[in-house]
Amino acid sequence: MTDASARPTLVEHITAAFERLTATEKRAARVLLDNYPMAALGTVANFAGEAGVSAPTILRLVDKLGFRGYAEFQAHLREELEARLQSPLERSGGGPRDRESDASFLHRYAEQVCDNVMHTVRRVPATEIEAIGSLLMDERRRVYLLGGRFSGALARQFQSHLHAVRGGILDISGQSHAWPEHLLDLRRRDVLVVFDFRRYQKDVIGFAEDAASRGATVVLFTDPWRSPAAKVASHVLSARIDTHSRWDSAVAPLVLVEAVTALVTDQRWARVQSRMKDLETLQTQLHRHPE
Amino acid sequence: MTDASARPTLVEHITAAFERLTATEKRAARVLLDNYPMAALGTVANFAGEAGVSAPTILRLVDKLGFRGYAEFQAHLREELEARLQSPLERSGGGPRDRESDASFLHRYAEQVCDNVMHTVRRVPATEIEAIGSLLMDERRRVYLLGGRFSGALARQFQSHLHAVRGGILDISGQSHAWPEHLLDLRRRDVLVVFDFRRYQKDVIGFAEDAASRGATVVLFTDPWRSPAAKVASHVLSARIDTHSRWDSAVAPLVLVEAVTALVTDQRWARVQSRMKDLETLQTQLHRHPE
DNA sequence: CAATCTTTGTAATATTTGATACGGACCCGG
DNA sequence: CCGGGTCCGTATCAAATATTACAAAGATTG
Repeated sequence: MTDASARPTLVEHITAAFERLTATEKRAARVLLDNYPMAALGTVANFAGEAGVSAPTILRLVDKLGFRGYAEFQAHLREELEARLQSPLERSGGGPRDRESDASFLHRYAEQVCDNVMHTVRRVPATEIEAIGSLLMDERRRVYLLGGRFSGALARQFQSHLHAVRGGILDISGQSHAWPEHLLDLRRRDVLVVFDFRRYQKDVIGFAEDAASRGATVVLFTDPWRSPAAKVASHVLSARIDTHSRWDSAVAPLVLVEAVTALVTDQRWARVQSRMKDLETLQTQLHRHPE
Repeated sequence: MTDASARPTLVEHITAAFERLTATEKRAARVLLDNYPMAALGTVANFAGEAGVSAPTILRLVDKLGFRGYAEFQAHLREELEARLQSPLERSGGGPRDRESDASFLHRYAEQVCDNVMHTVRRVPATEIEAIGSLLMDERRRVYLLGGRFSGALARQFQSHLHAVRGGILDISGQSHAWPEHLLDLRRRDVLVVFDFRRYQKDVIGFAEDAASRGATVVLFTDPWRSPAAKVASHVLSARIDTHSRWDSAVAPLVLVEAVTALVTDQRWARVQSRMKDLETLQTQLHRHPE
């Protein structure tokens, strides 16, 4: 993964070996460089056709480049492509790098997380969000929220907002001693919302599995590498969490949480309003007694 | 070629058809979206393996997506990828805005919060961030974290990360009954980090004022309209929280929190590392006892 | 609780595809 | 004009791969 950027890129490798190639091989190599790397992602025959050479020429070229076969060649190509796609920021060196240096740390951080956010939402099926929303609005189901060491804050955030919409919302993050009891209470069709990001927490995963086997519907918030809890989840939302800092970022996950919250709230606005009104009344009643 | 950008992109196509898919097909689709488009550029077996499903499931998926076979599917994928690679930036920065109209709710939400983030960091003095960082790294000072009903999650988030850096971090959000005690313990030069956003919480403001009058240094995270607690705070960070939903967004504040966290962590990385190592040792020791 | 329909993996099949052996074409020095 | 060498495409083969058929497992409905 990381060595792909450390080692000379394939383009450099080709240009380096270019002189050692024969005429037709050069033609093929040039087509590849011109249309990099798409030309080589299909079949050998395709590549050969586009280059106007024969298939064996391609194979010989690949061999000369030091690969043990076309498959290996393609694998290498894809690895490189992946690295390139995943970091749109640090693309080809030519860009305005100089201004980057005196731009503050904060700006770079902000840009990175915004990238994460856009990248994330682009890959989340809107229907998935809606499905989760419907689940959460079904008041016959109780909703359990569970986060790990660092993701517990997300659970809490979700809880405080959901609680304004409806009752029966329980954040059980942290208090692992109480988990068995909650497992007992858990009814079929109840909902468990799990937050689990790398490094994934074994106890959280275990709880999710137990809950699922008891018939609960599991909703999982995780990162693109996906917590093992995904196996038992019926809805999975994955969010980008990379930063160039040492910690992972919870920003993109938070955006998803807020979006779901907003969706649910807006659809039930009347109910939410009356709930909040009632809440205020109760609060003033509690505080009415002066000392 | 040109139609690739005009027609709905494959990602959109997948998300659109997402609800029509079966459970395992969804898993495969999600893996593809997470690792787009690399997952599908190899063989069917590879893709299936990475998704943890069988090869036929993949085939059925591409069939449902309307392709006449895996080859056609891959061809389409490559076409799209080619277009994407040729346009220098697919980023949100200054790209084409015209197609924005049919963007989903989630997209609009994401853009709004990214706007908030960029707007926020542009107005935050980098020196303020650094000053707060220094405060928090001074281990002679204890650090109290306090958030309100909705901002408590931010306090918790901050706490869990800061705690990896140093001891003496206390999140006292919520448990207002214990506040008087904490006020007692509070020493001059201790730090109180307050999160207070509209609608501002009277008790939180009150605690901040009391703490300040006892000589604590108050750091405030708030919105641009500023909590009244700003009067007693020596450092104020304000973040944009507007959305077109009914709730305010905690995303921009979270970015500030994470940025400060990152700054502090990176400067004390050696210490953090040893702390985490110790923590792991202690955890394994705790769990060593069977049953 | 049985029957039916869906969904999903296993295994067999058919097709594609990468790989290779071979012969013709071209280039050069004799 | 001839022989050795390199280079490249055609044809062939073998392996990998997509595809299909089928049966087991699960969910759903009456």
